Parts: sequence; C-alpha cells; structure tokens
Amino acid sequence: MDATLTPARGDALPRGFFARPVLDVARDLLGRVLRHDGEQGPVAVRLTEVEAYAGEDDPGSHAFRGRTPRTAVMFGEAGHAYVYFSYGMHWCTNLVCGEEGSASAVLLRGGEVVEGLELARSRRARRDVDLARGPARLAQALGLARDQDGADVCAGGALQVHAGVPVPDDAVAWGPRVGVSGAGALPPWRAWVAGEPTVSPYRAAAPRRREPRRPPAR
DNA sequence: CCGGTGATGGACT
DNA sequence: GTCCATCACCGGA
Repeated sequence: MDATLTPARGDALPRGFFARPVLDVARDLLGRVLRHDGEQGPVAVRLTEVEAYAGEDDPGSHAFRGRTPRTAVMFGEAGHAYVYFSYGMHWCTNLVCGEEGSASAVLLRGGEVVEGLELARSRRARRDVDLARGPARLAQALGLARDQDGADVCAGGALQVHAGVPVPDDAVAWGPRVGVSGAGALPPWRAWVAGEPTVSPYRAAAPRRREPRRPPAR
C-alpha cells in the first residue's frame, strides 16, 4: 500500500482506543478526524473541542438518571456513537467510552472541516470557521442525526474516527463544561486545542429566567 | 463586541 | 407540564 495516498487520514481508531477512561479518550480525541461518508458524500472534521461525561455518577450526564431507551447506547460497548436530539431542532454527537456499562461518553463540541467543504457549506453556516463550531453545528456539518445513533465507529462503517495528528500536551487547554448547570462544581472536563478558532465560545450556564405566565395577548 | 430571546420536539417526572 | 449537553437573530453600544 502506498501510505502517501491518504497521508492526513490514517487508519480508523480501534475499539481499544475508546475502551479507556473517558478523560484519556477525550484528551486523545483532539486532533483526530471524524469522517462520515453519508448519502450526499463524505465530510470529515478535525476535532478541536470535546467534553467528557462520566456516566451514572455525573449529574450533567444523560446517564445520570439511569438507563432509558434514549440512553441505552451509552450503557453499551465503547466505540459507538450516541446521537441525541435537543431543543427541538439540533442533533449532538457523543462517542461512548470506557468499559461496557460505565455509560461514559465524550461530547464532540467543535472541529475544523478538512474534507467535503462544499457539502458542509451547503448544510448552512456563514463562515467556514463556524461550520462545525458547537456540537449541533458539528453534527449538522457531518450530516449526523437519528440514523447514526448507535453507529459503531470501529466496524468499518460510514462513520469512523481516523488517526489524524495527535495534539501534544502543551497545546491542550482544559476548562469548565458548557451549558451544564453545576459545571463549576465538577473538574474541568472540557478540553480543546489552544488557539483554535473552531472552539465554541464559553458561556456560563445562565439559569433560565423564569417569567410569570401572562395570558396570551389579544 | 455584548446580552436577550424565540424556535421547536422529545424525554422524563 | 418542565427541562433541556443549542443556535441564530436581533437591537444596543
């Protein structure tokens, strides 16, 4: 094989990569390339921002209240995608980690489109740097939705994580999680590549203001 | 640049 | 009925 034919992509990461402690996987996912070969064509994203969720003991995790039909994938084998629907219009993508049953996962929060730029552009967004900036836009750029929930990324299927270029420790930044109430009480489990423009802006989890219900106008 | 807020549907209590 | 692991758009400075 001529390795120079796909110099930047590398082999798909094996299941053993994901079947490790979630913080290790989160850190090591930075710089890797998530590729989805969908019906409309391939799009690949170099991951620049991720967030770790520890499972049933983690108040911020969907697994916190135990196994439900929606979260069943999280309780399964590492190396599968957990894709969930949020706010009535967005899809977000996680990769299940650790030992089976640990329900730990890494939320993919941001990346840089490195393949399929035209297709990603056609799926909306204004500036290229925003195409996969934020978990919902990342999923949208790649064309990930309900169909990919539970997909095995280690089985040679349409969704794979390629080796990419690992990021050295001194280029990895850590900070509080985004959009999770009580995130400050937890260790900083969000990791990103320092200085990358594709990292989503940090916003403190502002408690939703509760407005007293008023009767509908008119 | 910043903060406020509406859109919109499913999971869960 | 309430709560979202969000985003885009708007108006103000």
